[in-house]
Amino acid sequence: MGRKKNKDIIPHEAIRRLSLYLRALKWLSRKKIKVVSSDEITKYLNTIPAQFRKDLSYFGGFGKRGVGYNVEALIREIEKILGTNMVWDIALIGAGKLGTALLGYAGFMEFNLKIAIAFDNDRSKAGRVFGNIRIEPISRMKKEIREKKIKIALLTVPAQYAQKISEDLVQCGIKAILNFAPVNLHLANDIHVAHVDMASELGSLVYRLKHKSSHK
Amino acid sequence: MGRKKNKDIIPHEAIRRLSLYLRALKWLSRKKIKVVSSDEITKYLNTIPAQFRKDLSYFGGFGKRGVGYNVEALIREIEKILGTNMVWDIALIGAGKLGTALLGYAGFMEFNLKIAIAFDNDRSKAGRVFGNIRIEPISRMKKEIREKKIKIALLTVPAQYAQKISEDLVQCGIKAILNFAPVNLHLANDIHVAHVDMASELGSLVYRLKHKSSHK
DNA sequence: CATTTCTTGTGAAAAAAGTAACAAATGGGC
DNA sequence: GCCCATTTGTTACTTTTTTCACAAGAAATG
Repeated sequence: MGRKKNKDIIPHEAIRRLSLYLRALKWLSRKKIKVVSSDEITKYLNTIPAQFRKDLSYFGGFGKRGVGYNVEALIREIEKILGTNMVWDIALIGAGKLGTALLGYAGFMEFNLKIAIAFDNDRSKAGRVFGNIRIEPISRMKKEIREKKIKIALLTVPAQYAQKISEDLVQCGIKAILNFAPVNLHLANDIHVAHVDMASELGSLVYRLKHKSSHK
Repeated sequence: MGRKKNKDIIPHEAIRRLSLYLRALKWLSRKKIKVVSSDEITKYLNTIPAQFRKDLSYFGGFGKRGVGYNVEALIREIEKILGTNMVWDIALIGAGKLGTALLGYAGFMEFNLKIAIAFDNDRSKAGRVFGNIRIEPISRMKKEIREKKIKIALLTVPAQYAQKISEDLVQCGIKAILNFAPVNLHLANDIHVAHVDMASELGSLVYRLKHKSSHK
């Protein structure tokens, strides 16, 4: 049952890679491939076989020596580890350009995440529907998130509102935030925050470009 | 003059943090703050003073002991290091929901990046204008990127086309790609690729949420 | 059923990154 | 001009993460 060796602590990056492994496995599954070796699967990933095996070994031994990994079984194991073996409702706050783009993004489904509700500050947006989701006025945010017991939020509001709104979110029970605003959020440290920051990602690309070094 | 100690190699993450430092410095600048210490600035960042100083020290000594860092001067230094002290034209490939959202995103400007041209496969989209950028048919992509000597591309096409199109991009001179498609690109290793992957970021958030550990 | 060929899981080694600690500057007050 | 409070830049140390290397398990072959 997702037994992990608790003598070792699990590298943060290993968890992130688990998501990538899951995606690759699902792709193999769609191609009707039943069994895959660490050598084979890492051809489609940006890593090496030893790392794939090591990452999995933090959670248990899922492969068979001399054979490889059963694709379907490993999908189920990783989903169990990540917690994506059940549907998680998520809330989207801020239905601007990026927010509405995310409302139509199918990629969340891949991890069993479903945008269940969306809010925007601009009352004129309230009532409009994007990809089956109706935008609600932000005044109802606290009430609805609490009622629906939503734990995860996508934050796509302008930078200047991000801190305040994230505090409101925490108040009504949100425990994890994927922050798209270009500011660092200061929240209690039992609140999990991940940051998607395109511009700064580009910043480091420009650096590497200018300095002509290999990216590998 | 951007003097770096070449005995030490520069941690990849240090470069990414440089972008974050730059953003914080610009914010201080707008607030008319002239000088800032590593202690003060890291209050707005997700890091500690020692790391801020260490990261900068890879590139030179920009502060003054007993005083701190001159905000304007440090902005210029970091821009020079990153290469964002000049405007870079970038191309956007794929004007779907996410692509068009990015066309209207102001955050690129912050790093002197300007979407100069956009392409889409769907001919019916060609000619439409989003945020001053006209969508061109993808048939003209190679020619125009070559002519305009663009080196950086945002790739927002569906996963199944990403590899093929990225190869085309490399052919016409693109050297750096910010990939939003949920696949790993296999390209010559003098091509710099960064990956923005919201769904997998959420995957690791769900894990952390389920396992209740602190995110710090 | 012994042998050969694979391929995993893992402990140990290596590399990389982050943190701490402190000597060396700096400026202000007196 | 000397002392004191600051704050940097850097070296040394610690922790984390990655990579290597190989023993052990599994199937296939004759």
